[in-house]
Amino acid sequence: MAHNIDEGTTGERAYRRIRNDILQGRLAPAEKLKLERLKEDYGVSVSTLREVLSRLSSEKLVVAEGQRGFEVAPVSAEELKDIASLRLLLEVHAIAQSFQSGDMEWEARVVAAHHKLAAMEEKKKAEGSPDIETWKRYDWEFHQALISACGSRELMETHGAVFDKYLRYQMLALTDRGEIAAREHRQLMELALKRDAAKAGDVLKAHITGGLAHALAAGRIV
Amino acid sequence: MAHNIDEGTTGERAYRRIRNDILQGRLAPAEKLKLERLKEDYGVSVSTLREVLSRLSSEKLVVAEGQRGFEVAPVSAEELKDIASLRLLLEVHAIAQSFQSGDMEWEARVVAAHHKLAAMEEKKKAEGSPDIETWKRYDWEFHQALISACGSRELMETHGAVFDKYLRYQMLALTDRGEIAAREHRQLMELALKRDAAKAGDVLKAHITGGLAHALAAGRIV
DNA sequence: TCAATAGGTAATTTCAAAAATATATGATGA
DNA sequence: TCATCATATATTTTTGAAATTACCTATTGA
Repeated sequence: MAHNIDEGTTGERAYRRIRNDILQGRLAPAEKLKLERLKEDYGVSVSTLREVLSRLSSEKLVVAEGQRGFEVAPVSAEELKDIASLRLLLEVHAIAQSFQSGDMEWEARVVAAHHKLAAMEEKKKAEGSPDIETWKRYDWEFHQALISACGSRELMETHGAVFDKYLRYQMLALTDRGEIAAREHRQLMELALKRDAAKAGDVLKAHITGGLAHALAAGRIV
Repeated sequence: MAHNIDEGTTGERAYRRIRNDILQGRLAPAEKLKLERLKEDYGVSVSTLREVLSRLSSEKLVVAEGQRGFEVAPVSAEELKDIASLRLLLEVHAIAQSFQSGDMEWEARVVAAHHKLAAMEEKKKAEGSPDIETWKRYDWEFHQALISACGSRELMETHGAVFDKYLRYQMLALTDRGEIAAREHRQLMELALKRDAAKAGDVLKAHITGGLAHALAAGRIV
């Protein structure tokens, strides 16, 4: 998910920074993106910005209307539900494929990713919330590991894009199901090793719809 | 799919033209996209081109590696299979949803879209291949109409993106299952009116895997 | 003969300013 | 007072050129 901070061209770096700022809510939904201001904030020229914003508008994280410039994509409960259900569709299917053809390397990836995630969740329970950003990354990496043997690059990339949008809502809602999510993560890992795709699908459904309900209940998303 | 030819900014027009040229194979897979040449061909400046190509690289129709410029995304039998199976997953699901909640307006859209497509297929059978581009557009519009009552904007957009990539392969393979595809289209329309999502799923599976096999058999895709 | 390197050329990337477009402000007349 | 139009300002869009980076070729030394 996160690449080295100063890897690639200036444009790529700006792309990653701005994308992250949208995902983390530092650039608020529906906020107008004035080029002059962004130029200051990110230290790049307008042409480069434009390149970055075009790319983000392809990913629907930014909307670009006519010749009225760019703004951060708005959020809505409607879209959140939509995204959650699409994520569920893709991830359930990918898990089934993955459980079928996963080898030992895959099992190792799943166990490793879960280990990191579980450690983070444990730490969070103890000390409060240390580093939301890396915690969310571990969450991403765990779910990615689960489906990493599905055998379809297209499926994984599409899932990744949807997951990121889902993550944005989670960050905006500032919601956290703590131990419940942690238990579900453990269940998913165990079911992966048992290759029980059907049960894993059920758990994932609960995981996602639970997270969705929790985010909606927080009331920060209209 | 196709918007008015001179709608929007210069950049948007160039975007549509280049995108179309990739989808139609006029810009060949893995072809290097030299900015100087494109500048001539499309009559826009390098910065504008760069904006367009960035956007297309988000859609994976163009690849942009490091500071070595852009090239048209390559094709492979592997990716084609991948795309076909993702399209099937999304479209079967969307059809089920759509059949469940489609109203009379939806039925009318389906019938209308099928009418245009069938007329084109009839004409093609009679006169050879008149206008591949509009024929493919009618195909797109028909499948889009079928799922247009699925209730999920995300699902429709994702499906649209995948469908376009699938279409690119069809154009490259120059394959045509003619009457078989036409019969399947008719069946899909009839099953839509009968709200028989299960059978429609089967027909769609045959439709897509048949098209896939036909394209691969043409041997133009390595 | 081969590898390594230096120099030159071609391409990409980035920038800052000009052109085009939209938004805000104020004046005029009903 | 209100709507309409003209002017001015702000913002976006597009351009062309400077800075950077990659690529090719030839020369040197082993």
